[in-house]
Amino acid sequence: MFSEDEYRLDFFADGGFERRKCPSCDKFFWTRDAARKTCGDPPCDPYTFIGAPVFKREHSLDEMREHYLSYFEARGHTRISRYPVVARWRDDIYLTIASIADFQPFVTSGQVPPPANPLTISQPCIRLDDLDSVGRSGRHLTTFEMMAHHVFNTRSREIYWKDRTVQLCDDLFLGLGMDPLAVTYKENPWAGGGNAGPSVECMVAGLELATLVFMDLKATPGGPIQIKGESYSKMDNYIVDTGYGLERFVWASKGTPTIYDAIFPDLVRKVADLAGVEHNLSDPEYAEIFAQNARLAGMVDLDISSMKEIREKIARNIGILPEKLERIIAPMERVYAVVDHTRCLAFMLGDGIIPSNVKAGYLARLVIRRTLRQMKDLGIGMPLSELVEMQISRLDYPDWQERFPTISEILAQEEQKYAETLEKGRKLVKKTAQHFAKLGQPIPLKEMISLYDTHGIPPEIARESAEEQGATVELPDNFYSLVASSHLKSEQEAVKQVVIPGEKTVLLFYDHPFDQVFEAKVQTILEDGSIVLDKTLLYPEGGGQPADHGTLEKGGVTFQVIDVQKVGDIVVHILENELVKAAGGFVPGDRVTGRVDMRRRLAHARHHTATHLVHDSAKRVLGKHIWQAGAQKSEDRARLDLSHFKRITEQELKAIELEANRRVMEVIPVDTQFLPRSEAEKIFGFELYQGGVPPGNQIRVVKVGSDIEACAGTHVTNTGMIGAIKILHTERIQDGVERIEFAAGEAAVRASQYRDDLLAESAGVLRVTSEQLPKTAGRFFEEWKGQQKEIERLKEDLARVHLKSLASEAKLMDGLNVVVHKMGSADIDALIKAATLLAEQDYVVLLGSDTGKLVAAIGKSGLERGVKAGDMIRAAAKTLGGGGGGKAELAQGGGPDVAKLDDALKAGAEVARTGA
RNA sequence: GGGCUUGUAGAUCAGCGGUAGAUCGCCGCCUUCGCAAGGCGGAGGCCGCGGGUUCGAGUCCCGCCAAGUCCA
Repeated sequence: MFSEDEYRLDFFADGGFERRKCPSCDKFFWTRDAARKTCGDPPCDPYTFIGAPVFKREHSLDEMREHYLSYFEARGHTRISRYPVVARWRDDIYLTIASIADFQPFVTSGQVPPPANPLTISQPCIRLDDLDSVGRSGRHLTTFEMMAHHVFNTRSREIYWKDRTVQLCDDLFLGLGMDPLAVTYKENPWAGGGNAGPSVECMVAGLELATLVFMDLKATPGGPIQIKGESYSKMDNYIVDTGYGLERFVWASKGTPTIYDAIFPDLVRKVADLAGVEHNLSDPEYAEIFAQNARLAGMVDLDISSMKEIREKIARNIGILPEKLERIIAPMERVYAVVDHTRCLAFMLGDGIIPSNVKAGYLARLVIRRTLRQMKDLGIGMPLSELVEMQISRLDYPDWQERFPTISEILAQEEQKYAETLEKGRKLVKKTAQHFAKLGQPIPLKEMISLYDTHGIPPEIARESAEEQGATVELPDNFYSLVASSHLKSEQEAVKQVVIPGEKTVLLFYDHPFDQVFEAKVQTILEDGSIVLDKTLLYPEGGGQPADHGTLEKGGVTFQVIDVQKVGDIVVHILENELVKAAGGFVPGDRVTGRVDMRRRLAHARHHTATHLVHDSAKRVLGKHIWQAGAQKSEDRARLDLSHFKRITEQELKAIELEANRRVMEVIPVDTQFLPRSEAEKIFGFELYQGGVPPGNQIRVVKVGSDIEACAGTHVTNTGMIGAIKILHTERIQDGVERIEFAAGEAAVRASQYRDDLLAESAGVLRVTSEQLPKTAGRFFEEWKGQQKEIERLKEDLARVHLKSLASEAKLMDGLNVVVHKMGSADIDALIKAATLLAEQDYVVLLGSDTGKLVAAIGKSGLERGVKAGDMIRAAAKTLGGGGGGKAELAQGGGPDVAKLDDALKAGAEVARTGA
């Protein structure tokens, strides 16, 4: 908790504010209104702006955003453009959930200077936490723009802090025409994303319009300050992190019943028309229903059970039956949800998310399927892509228009996939339902969870088709949380932060990529014998490129370097341990001569540059939606994972290979330079960050032709040095992610040679040339299949031929015709066929072969007498030291002890006699 | 990254240690002036791939490949 002092601002004192404690929630707040008792936040205060806008005039989204940004620009802030909604620069979140997320972790930690300071931005954000409430509450959105002004202060340079922040916010409010008495600032400690600090929530007319966070703490295990169960300590830098809800501003300026009617009335109207839903807000009774709904829903957190109560309460207030209310409001809730979700999809797909079964792509698919379900419920038959296109066309992002054909294809494919999943689901549900209907039981919850969890069938749909089959369903309200709890949650292991003290290691390999030998001084020797030098030519593992190998030499003794790692700014050389001990080790200050294994280095460099070329070629061939999703190099091959929404075809793969090799043949120079991060981002955009976002304020930009990436790896100096690129293999590692494996340089030649060997060897086996191999292999396979069938037929014929002579050998035992015979080297199929034929003619049969196989079959009379084939086989097979079994009429078995075949048959026959 | 599920005839699936099946579709014959329907017969299977266990594996175990799905 933060002390009162944190909030005692001069601005409040000078502005005539008083600090009060809300009797309802016990929180402190600041107000100019002497009569005010409560804090202004629901549920302590209700919405009062609906039907009574608190701004002097209405604003659209674009107007409001522009007003905000230019307001802060006029007050010394630099306007910066938005970041993508896919948080590619973060590994802890998939989606951009707040404006400050743009600057985490490196700007907020102080490692990287901000792009401007102070700055203002309107950042589109996506939050799916309250997906269920979207449409219902009147206020929840999956996508919103967080307008913000941010300041990054350091102990040596403070731009502004709490007073000016609140002042700017208050002036903005009053400038928009708000009643000073209606504005309250509620104290509220804030924590999230590893940071924390005091904050004030800015409430007007029951609506939280902004939150002003004064972030000056970072999560520190064992730190002195406790907030919400976590320990924190003070940061050297302190940050003004504000968030103003653009959509809420627009809502408050219009006072419409729902936020959706305020921010995209045109699309709400359009979708309502498509669904045939009457939506007439100029009808006061109708408008009041939605207003009431929003007011009451604003007071509570929504879940399924409280939703029902809210409905009843609203119905009572308005004086209509709950059923009528439901009928009016339910379709509109879906309309609102569809409009919201399609905007969310426009942002997700526009910013390049490919739907998938994992990661951010899964979130996109989740929204797509939800939207499709809502559309179906509304009876909208139009393709989803058309609705998304409407959203895209009203947003001012020209590159999205350009990308729309791809987006449209992705959506069409998703729509089809979902239809297939549901169709499969329907069949499965039908089967399950029939099974339980027959048992006279309801379908158990476990089944319903499995249907959803394993097969993606939503319980509502499952219930519908189950009931058609006459089965009842066990379906509790908290179904989804039960699903969630059925997944064991593994605790994330805290990554141990190793810190090695000392000076930053000078990296020689960037300036001297082809130097092989270097002189250096030993700085530190670590516990495990690893060495830190003042400078090094050896590349430490990073960016999917493995470490260099090489040697360190001291006083005529050579040590192998088997690994090189980077810890912070320090490079650690890991040596072969025993040698170091034997030689007496190193001491700080030792002069050493280092050598790089250039063969390995060059192989890595070729694969690394080749990776950039393959990536670039894939983009040309497949489209602009291609992003790198991972990469790994080695000496003899490299792999590159790319986001793509369908399988790469053979032709596409060949085109990519050819394109990449053309760049090789063009002998393009590889241009590398260090640039300030902000400048690089400004020039090249976020496409720089294909392999993740490097820390530091200087980033290394590697340019190979049209491919430009932030990359710390070692490269060849021109593409010609790669020699050749041979694509080896593609694999779909996830839905929406294709892996391309390839070899470069010598490795490419060796890979081709290996393939030639395979081909030559295969052709050699069939005694044909490689050219004839496919045809001949095909012919051989077809012939083999034909022969298999012929063999089957011959075995049957043979069995029939044997039939007569076997039958003639039958001995009458207790009134049963018993045949016991050794069949030479016949296989088990032949034995079975012969035995079956004899059994059909009412014999008791036991056949054996040289290979130790046994078959018994029993005819009608034998069965009637209770003779069991399985028993006979078990006795006989035991003698052979094996086992066997089967049904009463037919059984087979065998054993390794083939010499005892006669005894075995005798033992089997004995069972027939005694069993009879 | 983790969990769960599925790969069997052209299609949809059953079989879950003991001779690979059903339905639809396909081909032929019967019936008909012709068609549909019906009857009879037939073709069509590396049971995803590779190992292992076993006398015996579509079935059990391990790995790989392909696909689906839920979660972070």
